[in-house]
Amino acid sequence: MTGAPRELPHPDTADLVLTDVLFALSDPSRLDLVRRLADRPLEGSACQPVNGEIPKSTLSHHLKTLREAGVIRNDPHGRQRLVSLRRQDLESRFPGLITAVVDEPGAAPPGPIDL
Amino acid sequence: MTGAPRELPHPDTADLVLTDVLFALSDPSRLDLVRRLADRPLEGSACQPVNGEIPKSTLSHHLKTLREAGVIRNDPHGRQRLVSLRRQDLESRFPGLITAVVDEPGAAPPGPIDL
DNA sequence: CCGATTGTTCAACTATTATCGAACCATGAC
DNA sequence: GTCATGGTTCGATAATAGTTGAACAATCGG
Repeated sequence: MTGAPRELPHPDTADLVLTDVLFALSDPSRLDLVRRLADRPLEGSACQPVNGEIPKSTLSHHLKTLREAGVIRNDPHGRQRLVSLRRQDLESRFPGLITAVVDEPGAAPPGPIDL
Repeated sequence: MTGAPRELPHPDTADLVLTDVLFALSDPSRLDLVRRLADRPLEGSACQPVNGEIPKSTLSHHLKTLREAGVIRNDPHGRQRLVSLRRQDLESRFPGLITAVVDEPGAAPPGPIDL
């Protein structure tokens, strides 16, 4: 009775709360993931931090935090899940915010770049 | 031996960390204060939430969180302190961010407006 | 100098978050 | 159907943050 509902709930764009969005983005690993999602959606397994695996329950928790804040979508995709940034929704609700956060000048590039 | 140093430390603009800034802004009462600071600096006593007083130690704690993240300055000003938004510094380090946060469309106006 | 005012810091407590193993479940492949 | 894969949820524990009273400091007015 604990299984995963196929479709997870996502808040409507109009209901997004700025402080919740800011909080979700205020964690370094979550922010890094959001930046990796800026270009393209990722399959769930690709959401792992670039260096070193973390337990899947921990990853799932971070995805939940981002999803419930309305930052990302998490949709069924075959056997996996497709995680995507709700960029349009965020832009319409909080103009300029997500761009400012994702395009921070001087930020280390997200993803496998770090060597 | 626990007294307040006259000048409190403020991080350099170059050292500001985005996740720390986002976290500092992710609290509703802190965000409200930041919005009230958007126009003009406030004396410390004017930083009280508009409805209902909070203990001074609690207020001081929130100011510390904002100050250490680099969101505000807190400078001696006679017997009081002058609290101001580091808007220029934030704008140069994270272009567009502080404007997006402070000018959120549809946000309730900050300050004593709520009746 | 003395008192009132404003405000920081400390310490203790509470509450919220993060982390992670274990249990469970849906899907796709066979 | 059965198995392997990918992923959510639960429950417990650890870590971090918020709240507050009390102690202490610096300033200004008399």
